[in-house]
Amino acid sequence: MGQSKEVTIYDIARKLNISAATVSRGLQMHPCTAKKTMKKILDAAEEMGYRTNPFARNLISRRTKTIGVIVPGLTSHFMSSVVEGIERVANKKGYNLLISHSSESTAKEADSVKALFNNRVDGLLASLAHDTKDLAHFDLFFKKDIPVIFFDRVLEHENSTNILIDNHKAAYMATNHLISQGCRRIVHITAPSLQSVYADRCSGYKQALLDHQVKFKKEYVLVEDLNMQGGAHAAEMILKMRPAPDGVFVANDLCAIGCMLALKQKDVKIPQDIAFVGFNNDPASKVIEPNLTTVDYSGHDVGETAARYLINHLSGLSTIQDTNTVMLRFELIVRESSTRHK
Amino acid sequence: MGQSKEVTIYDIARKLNISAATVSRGLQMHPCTAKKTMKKILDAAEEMGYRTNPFARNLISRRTKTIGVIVPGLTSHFMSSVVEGIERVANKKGYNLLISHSSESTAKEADSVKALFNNRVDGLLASLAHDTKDLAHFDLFFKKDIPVIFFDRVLEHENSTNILIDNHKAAYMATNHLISQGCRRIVHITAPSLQSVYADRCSGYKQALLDHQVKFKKEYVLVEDLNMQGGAHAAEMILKMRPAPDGVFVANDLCAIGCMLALKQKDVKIPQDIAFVGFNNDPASKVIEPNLTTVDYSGHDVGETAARYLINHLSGLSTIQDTNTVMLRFELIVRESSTRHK
DNA sequence: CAAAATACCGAAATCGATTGCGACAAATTT
DNA sequence: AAATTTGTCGCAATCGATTTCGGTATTTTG
Repeated sequence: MGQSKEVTIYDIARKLNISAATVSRGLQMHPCTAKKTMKKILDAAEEMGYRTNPFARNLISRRTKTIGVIVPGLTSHFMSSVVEGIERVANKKGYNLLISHSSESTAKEADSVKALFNNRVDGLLASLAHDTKDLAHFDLFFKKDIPVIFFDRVLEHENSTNILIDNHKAAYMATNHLISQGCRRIVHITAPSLQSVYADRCSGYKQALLDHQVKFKKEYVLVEDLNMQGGAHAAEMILKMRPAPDGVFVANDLCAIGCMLALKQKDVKIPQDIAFVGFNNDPASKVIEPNLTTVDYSGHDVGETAARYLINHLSGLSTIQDTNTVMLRFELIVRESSTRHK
Repeated sequence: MGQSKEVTIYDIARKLNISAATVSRGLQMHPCTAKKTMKKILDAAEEMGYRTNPFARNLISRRTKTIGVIVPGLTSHFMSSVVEGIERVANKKGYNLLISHSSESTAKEADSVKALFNNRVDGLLASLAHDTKDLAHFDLFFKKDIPVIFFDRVLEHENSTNILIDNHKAAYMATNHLISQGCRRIVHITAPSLQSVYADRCSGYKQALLDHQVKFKKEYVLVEDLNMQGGAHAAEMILKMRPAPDGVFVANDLCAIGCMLALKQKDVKIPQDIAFVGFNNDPASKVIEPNLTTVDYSGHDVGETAARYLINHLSGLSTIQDTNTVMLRFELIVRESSTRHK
């Protein structure tokens, strides 16, 4: 065989002795087509192995049925769940996905934006890199009114919808939980990031302290890379503090785990000496001993919601300006790392 | 502003009072274009915000510059690394990615194959679902000589290249290591999968036993879902065995970890009572205590290699038939879960 | 200075599908 | 039976870029 040539509507037309226009209408089941000819066309297409040429179609329709996705990375459990969710919805609705990852670099993020723009995606779903501090590189999309939806790692912008959880409230609940377990000297580990996610979590932490008359101390806020090394480094800081802290709220599970492991190495008892709460419900939070209390929210939901919003908007079912922010459900899962009372 | 219309080569031609043909040549820096006009064209394009229409181009070139990717799931650290690797290479070479995941279902896998085929990807990279036992649903691609490369979870086929590690040898080394640590009653936990990966790991395990005159016992091979629940279930089996096993080689880290946690619950000491070796070097293997000895191989390498092979072939630099199988490097990382001698 | 070679550009066909408009036939109404 | 409506279908233009073929204008050669 080899690269057998493709069957086109003209081939079908020739075989059936009708015009290509009719074949085209038949294939899309256009109402002004006789049922009999329609059947003949569909049968012939099936038999001849016809597949529509998406380029010819897109050339005319000026839509690509393609959605761009930009994530900071794929390897975290949360982000890969999000992508799975997006993919599931997009697939069902007949959209394709162009996925790229910024590796937490604003420059790469900008490159991806440009590449996706040049590929004429119908819309964009994005989660920002840590050091992204404005959305200027998305102007290409905003200027052309191509819809953009940010999820999880977002910045405010009038032309886009944000999908995330109420990070302030989640952090408030987490900190509140630590206080209820008797913690009074609570450290917060956060990212050197410009995203509101982390600012919100920090403000929730502060608010909870305030509401319970626990004094906020600047030294208790540690800025670290949110991975296991960062956690280990934070542990060194914590060990030096006098009096020793008795609780830690970390903006990310892996970092919390790194910190816990380092402290355990020094024979610090968790949760007796110091209690821990993380964020994201990474699978590893059920591996660490004691299991880590954490804020859980579903990546699948985030992805599915984002994709559904975008596609609805693309189908004209809703306008993006309608909704500026969508808050999703979350839950504090209490495990042993923070349970000091039975 | 709103949806401003797109600039085409005709617009540029009109503005410069030249023909569209010249503009086209200028934009691709075709050699038979005067340097001066070329510059004028490029400048005008830049200024007018021209972007090439990929559909018009693809319509003529009959290539999509798009690669399809099918993975069983994205949430494992290994698979998401692979995808990152693929994306990195594809991006650099100007290829787009269409990614779909089968959720370990052959039916969904077949759907994805068909969808990607209809989208006319230039080539396909795939890792198979657990229950996929033949490649009939890939015939669409084989018949049209569209290149397909399988990675990690593969089946043999004359028309495709496989990229993976020497699983037999890796398993041999892992088992061998356990034997060297004094283990003699070694359990192997594997998947209810039809992929050769698992068969190879099992055969490597058997071979190592044979070569060291350790008797193989059928009861020692446990078939489980390779996740933490599966591991916990395997632990129950292990606890019932008399005499008690003193080593476990698991075909997957998460399953190993689930098993270890369950055994620890019953006060079994690792590695003193029973030593563990896993597979894949999941991040969680450095969280579990004791840290898990495991076979490490880089997902990024697998992804980059697969993508590079495919793109080289698409660029005519090599033929896929040239190489049937590519074996990548791996390494046994020894940690505390298996160290019984100092 | 005439002849030949070279450099550069334009006209027009092509890729495959879509769609407005008009033509014609069949079915309905008067 | 004539007039009107309805249902099907074909013609041809269109989407935007590429490429072959040939024609000028320019340069090189004898």
